[in-house]
Amino acid sequence: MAAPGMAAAGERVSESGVSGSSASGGSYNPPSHTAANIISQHGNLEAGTESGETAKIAGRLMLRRVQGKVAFGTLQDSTGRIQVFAPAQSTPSFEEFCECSIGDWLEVEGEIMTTRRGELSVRVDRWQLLASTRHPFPDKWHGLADTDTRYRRRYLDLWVTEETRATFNLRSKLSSHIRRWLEDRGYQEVETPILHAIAGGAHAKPFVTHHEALDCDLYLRVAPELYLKRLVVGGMERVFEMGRVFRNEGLSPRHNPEFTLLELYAAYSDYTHMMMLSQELIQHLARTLVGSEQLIYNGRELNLGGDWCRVSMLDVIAEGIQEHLSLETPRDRLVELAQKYDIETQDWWGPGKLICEIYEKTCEADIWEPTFVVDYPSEVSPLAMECPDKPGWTQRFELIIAGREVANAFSELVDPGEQRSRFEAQNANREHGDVEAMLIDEDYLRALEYGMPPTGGLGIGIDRLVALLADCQSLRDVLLFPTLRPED
RNA sequence: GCCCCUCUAGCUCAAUUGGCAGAGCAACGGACUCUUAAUCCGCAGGUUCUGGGUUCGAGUCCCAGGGGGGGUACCA
Repeated sequence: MAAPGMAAAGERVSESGVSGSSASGGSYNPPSHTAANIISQHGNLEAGTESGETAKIAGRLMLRRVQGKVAFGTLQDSTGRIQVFAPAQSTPSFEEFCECSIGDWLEVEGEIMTTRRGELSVRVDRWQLLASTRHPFPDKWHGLADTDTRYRRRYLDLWVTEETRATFNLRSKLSSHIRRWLEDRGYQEVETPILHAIAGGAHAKPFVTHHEALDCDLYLRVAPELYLKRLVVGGMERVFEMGRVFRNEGLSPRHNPEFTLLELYAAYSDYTHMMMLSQELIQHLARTLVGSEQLIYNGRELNLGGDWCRVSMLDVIAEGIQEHLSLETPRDRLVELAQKYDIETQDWWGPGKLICEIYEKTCEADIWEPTFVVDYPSEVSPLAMECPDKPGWTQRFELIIAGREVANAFSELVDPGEQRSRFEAQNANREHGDVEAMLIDEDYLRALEYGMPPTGGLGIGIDRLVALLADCQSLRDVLLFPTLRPED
């Protein structure tokens, strides 16, 4: 039964897109059923029978088969597709119903029944055009093939590409499972500033903007790290933030200038705890969202089960290039190796930076099974605590899966004096021309001076994790609206 | 940034060696009372991404530019 004042069944919505229901003050009774509801409740209704139950459904008309005095339509909503059955005899404004375009939004109300051929359907006892499409829909069989159109008109892609819907449904569930899982373990979600006076927390070039009233430049955050750690100083023992960060760098199938980063910090913890936590979280997500810890990624088996391998960066390099390196390896030899692998070295790079570059260039992409690469040089880890027994190396790991860095974590550097000298080293790099080097953040140092307990921190690239679980090769396929050059 | 590939009707795609730009779907007109990408008949649809050039003749070859994709660099 339509709401009072609602457009009469079959009445076409006016060109402005406002339906007759506006006279009633905009009240609208939502559908009683979804396509999935009807299928799950009446999926085994025998052919040629009526259920005696009435449903109101809404969605877009995706297919249409008019056959003289009877018409069939396929209505799609967020849960799937269901046929609507319209015999001329009983369908109000039958001719107008037949004129609906593929892509039009319809509301259909009627008895749930099956056709003689056994197709579960909603009979069109009442119907209403909710919104019409003024652009023809893509080919009903081939859909959209042009990636440009798919990315630019995601509102269309979502209707015609099943995989797109599946990927973004998975992504939504992933976010919500992460939140629940962390909250169950005592982590508290927070929101920290996106506009930073000093863009810190990662080695990256920030986007710059300007605040008029304060007349100062501000930067879009490259990481929430320094604010989250201030919160640990403030007594929030377990915090996380899952939000967008911005890095002014190139686009690629594995990079987008804005991406979603989960960062979490736990007081009284260290990087070994973060290994367990990231492993358990990702395994939980795989089981819940994919149904298994054994994935197929890019046509290749990927096993996320069991305890993940831990191997030091130097051991990875030793296996990869058959040469044992250390911070004591003569600089000339490191430079020679780096150049052998087409790395453009800089004079001011120390041994730690050279070793890390060699690792990333020669080894990282070849690591397939989940692997914690541990022990990163202090030189490239200005916010991580040094290993007590290995000067020059930090208690840090990166989690590599399918050749991609999925997580980065360390035992946080909590000593303000040490942190200041690390910042100063970064500053020296900046003077050498490293525009991505971190700036000295005096307030962050002051926070550390108030005292920060031993803390473990973890960052997970959410887009990459979704790509892994959804078997997508490009980040653009897991971003609803990937960054593209503006049209025209 | 650089390198390679690509762009034809609203959508998906053809077009032989450089020789009249075509089909299916969608749209439009018609037939059809159980279809499943309905079917059948008919009709219409084009700045071949843009601008130059070579040629009797360019969708096709050449140059420049634009969009997109992939690779590479930077990075997560």
